[in-house]
Amino acid sequence: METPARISVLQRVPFFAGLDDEQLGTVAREAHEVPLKKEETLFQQGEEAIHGYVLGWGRIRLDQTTPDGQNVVLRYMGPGDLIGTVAVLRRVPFPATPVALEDCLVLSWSAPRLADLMERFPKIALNAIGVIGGRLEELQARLQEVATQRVERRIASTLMRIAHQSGRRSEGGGVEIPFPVSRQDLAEMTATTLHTVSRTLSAWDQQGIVESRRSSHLVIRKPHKLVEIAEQA
Amino acid sequence: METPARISVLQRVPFFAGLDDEQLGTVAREAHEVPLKKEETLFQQGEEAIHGYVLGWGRIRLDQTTPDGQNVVLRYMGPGDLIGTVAVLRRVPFPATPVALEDCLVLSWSAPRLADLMERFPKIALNAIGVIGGRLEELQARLQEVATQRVERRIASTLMRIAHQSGRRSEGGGVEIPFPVSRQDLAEMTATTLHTVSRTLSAWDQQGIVESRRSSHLVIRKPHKLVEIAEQA
DNA sequence: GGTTCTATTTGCGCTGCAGCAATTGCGGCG
DNA sequence: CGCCGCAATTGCTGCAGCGCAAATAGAACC
Repeated sequence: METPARISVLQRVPFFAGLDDEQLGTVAREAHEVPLKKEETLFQQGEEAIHGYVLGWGRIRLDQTTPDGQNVVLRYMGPGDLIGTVAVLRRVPFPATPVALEDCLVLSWSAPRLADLMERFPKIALNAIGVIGGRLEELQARLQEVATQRVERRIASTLMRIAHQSGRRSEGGGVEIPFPVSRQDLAEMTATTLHTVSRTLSAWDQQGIVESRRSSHLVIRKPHKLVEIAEQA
Repeated sequence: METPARISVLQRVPFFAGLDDEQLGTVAREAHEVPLKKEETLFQQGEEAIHGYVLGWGRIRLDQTTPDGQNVVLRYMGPGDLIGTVAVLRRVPFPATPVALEDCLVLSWSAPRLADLMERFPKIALNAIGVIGGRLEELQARLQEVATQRVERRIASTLMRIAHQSGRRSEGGGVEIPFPVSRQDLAEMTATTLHTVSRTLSAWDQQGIVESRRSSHLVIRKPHKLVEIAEQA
């Protein structure tokens, strides 16, 4: 990827917001490109954080695994998202593993370069606070959800959140989720089992709220109904 | 509180780490003091974030309340902790309510002053990333716990965490928790009910693992046993 | 010292949801 | 075109832990 192309990617990265094109050029020239094929991991949870990354294209799922092998999906990430940067800046091992859901292109900077960039462009540090703070709030909300709401409600909330982030209007007033989400994925996002997710979606399918018959793309047919479920006490 | 006293407080605040005493003096002189009595709140969840705070003395619990009135304890905070600062920097409403567990002294800075300080001392922004990043990791760990472990294990983990943060060795090889923790508090920390917490602690009390007879201070008599429970699959 | 108030304990019944297992349907591949 | 593999579905069973409610014990207050 040429520098101008990189710049146009970086322009959309909140982490680099407020830098002019010349400054972005500096940032871009110091980056390395890391191509990532579907299913591949960018790094492994527990590894030393030597590089910080920004997702250029593609979609990545961030997994955290327990010592006994259980998995929790921390978040989904799209173009412009930071990956592993917090660990680099805090000098701690990566706390999770990013898995490519489709072919991706990632930009990387070494820890010292990142530190250097932040020193030269203090705006970056402020942006970082914003980005990390946003994730903190998101996690607080999720913790609250898992702690206080029952499964059906959590699944509804999660679907609406995904739809909001990446949904596309489909014909007939519905919202379509443009990438495959397995029952297992939903289970790991909502802290339940794939069985319960399956049962819940089946029920909704029969009520015409969603369309989710066996691994076709998920379509939300009656968003208002889902919102209702997500908000009921 | 005189400036020198404030400085000695600020020296122990990670947010201001790496500043020399002269710089800390600048920071200290721009602060306001906010005394806080037991049970009082520093601000309310949802309010506009006009000031950022640092806890000087005392102990504070950070609560998040759902629209329907349920409560989740996000964290306990002690001297040197940041309160509400993330919200100020992100220009969003406070996402939670800090409640004083005992009489506290809090230092405050207005949003513009805070921004100004961060500009003059870029180290502060870097420190902020570290602090916020730490909380992010902590929350990720808790989410994982709630999502994958059963109640008994979560209570054990939580007790060990509290003991680690603020426990004191008591005579007889036990660890004592020096401030009162109600069953309700533990329930809100572990995402369960006070009933289940009570039952669990009773059982442990009978096995001699902890000492928790009706609201005397909590003493952990056999920490190794608790660790065992916290780690068993 | 007695009374009230609140936190805690504990019994009991119920249920949401996990766990298991068998079946089914879809997509891919030879 | 038919076979294979994997995700999803679904019935059944069991139980962890929630909710309700009554009893009890400290603490606080007069």
